[in-house]
Amino acid sequence: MDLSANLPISKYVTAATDTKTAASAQAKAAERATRDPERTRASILSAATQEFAAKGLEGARTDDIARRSGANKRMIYHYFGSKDGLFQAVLEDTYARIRGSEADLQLTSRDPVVAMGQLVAFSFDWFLRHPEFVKLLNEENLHSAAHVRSSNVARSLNMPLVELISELLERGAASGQFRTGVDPVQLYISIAGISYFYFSNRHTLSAIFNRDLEAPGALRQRRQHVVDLILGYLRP
Amino acid sequence: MDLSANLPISKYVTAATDTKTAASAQAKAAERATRDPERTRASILSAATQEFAAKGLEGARTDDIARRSGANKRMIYHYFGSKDGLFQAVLEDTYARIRGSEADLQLTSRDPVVAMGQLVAFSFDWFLRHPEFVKLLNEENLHSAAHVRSSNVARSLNMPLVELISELLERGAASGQFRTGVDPVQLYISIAGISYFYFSNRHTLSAIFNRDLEAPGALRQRRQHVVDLILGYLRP
DNA sequence: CCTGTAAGTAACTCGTCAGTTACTTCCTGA
DNA sequence: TCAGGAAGTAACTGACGAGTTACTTACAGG
Repeated sequence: MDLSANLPISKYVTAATDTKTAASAQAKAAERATRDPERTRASILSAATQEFAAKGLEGARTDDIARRSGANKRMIYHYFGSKDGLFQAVLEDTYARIRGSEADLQLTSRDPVVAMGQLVAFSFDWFLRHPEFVKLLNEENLHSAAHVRSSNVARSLNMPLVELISELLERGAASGQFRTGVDPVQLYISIAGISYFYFSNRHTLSAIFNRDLEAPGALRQRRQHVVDLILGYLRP
Repeated sequence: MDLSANLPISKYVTAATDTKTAASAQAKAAERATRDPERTRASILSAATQEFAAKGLEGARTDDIARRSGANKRMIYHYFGSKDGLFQAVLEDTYARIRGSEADLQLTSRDPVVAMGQLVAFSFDWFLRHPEFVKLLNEENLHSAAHVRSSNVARSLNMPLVELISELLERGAASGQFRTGVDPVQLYISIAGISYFYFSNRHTLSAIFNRDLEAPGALRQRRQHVVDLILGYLRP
């Protein structure tokens, strides 16, 4: 009697099926990853980041996220509980990636003026290269930061940039290169704001001024302006 | 036979029903306004502005808007065609109201430095007093300015503030009070950005810094900072 | 004064979408 | 070696919400 007639045929059969068990299992895992919670979770998160950034919290569709990630919709609920839970996870993951990329900021000079200029330009470039972050943050603020508020991960990110700004302000003031009495938090908000606003509102600004804010020339000009603005203000 | 049993009872009967026709019609119009296209349109627009500002384009519900306005949902489609059409009308109406309120900006001095300080403070106060504008603009940018783009009304609003900034920059540079070579559009974007960002992102900023950005003291401090920042930069 | 059109109403339709169910397949550790 | 739980699938459900229909009521011009 041929029992194989009663056995469901695996959807994951590969060319390696006939080889030795251990080797084939390993090969399969490496190549197709039949069961890989880490990978599934990560691919859902990645798909969700794109969908939420593109269409917002209510605009994004769980079916689309599932399809895009290659996983099943059930898995979203398995790993993240709800659509809101998924959105929160996306925010946390994105915040965590910022933290990582802050290592990218290597101030090449001890001089406070040069270093501050690099910091301002870095922050401009950062928003330029991470449009999805700008969108997600906008979306979150439209929802009164409900997800960030209930997230320990996101709240714990206390912006090391503020520390850095604070230190530069002190050194610059001591050396007579910067004015005194500048609140680092206010300055941080201004540095972020002049770049963030340019990107977050680029569509309406483009429509009003009838120029393409994303053209290379426009970007170069804006980058120069934000650096000049902050350094000009900081002169004693 | 009593025919009144077959006649639908008017929902608009008032205490004045028994008085003379002409007089009662006038009284009714004044008091209850049975048929008033202008008023209906306006009340839908007003309700929609609040709902869209509070919940965003997809978050807002046409049923809620209808209920809130006192009109019927059918009337939304009668006057505005679609939910998107209504959103566009809300944007146009809001832009139009800005234009009107720009008359509020009465620069009390001919001195470019003083006048520029007033302009920056005015722009801060304006965002502070019109949170619904900040929300609607955010929402619109999240949708790539699709509604503004297809609206002649909104596009025509070419920001007279830029003209004003331009004029102040010229006078200030001529008198030696301002630096030269400042692009008025860049400066306009920066002036708007440092205030707008503070309000649009106040929820996440509050969560991160654990302070209430809307407390009177915080607002006063921020207002002072944005003025100092711009005037500090503009020094020659 | 009466008729055509605009203003207004309530109840519906019909697609969509978050979340669930009922099931199968795989893997681990006792 | 097998039991039980975790990973995964597909089809379903039930609510909700944008837009429509079929109707009634008001009013202005001939």
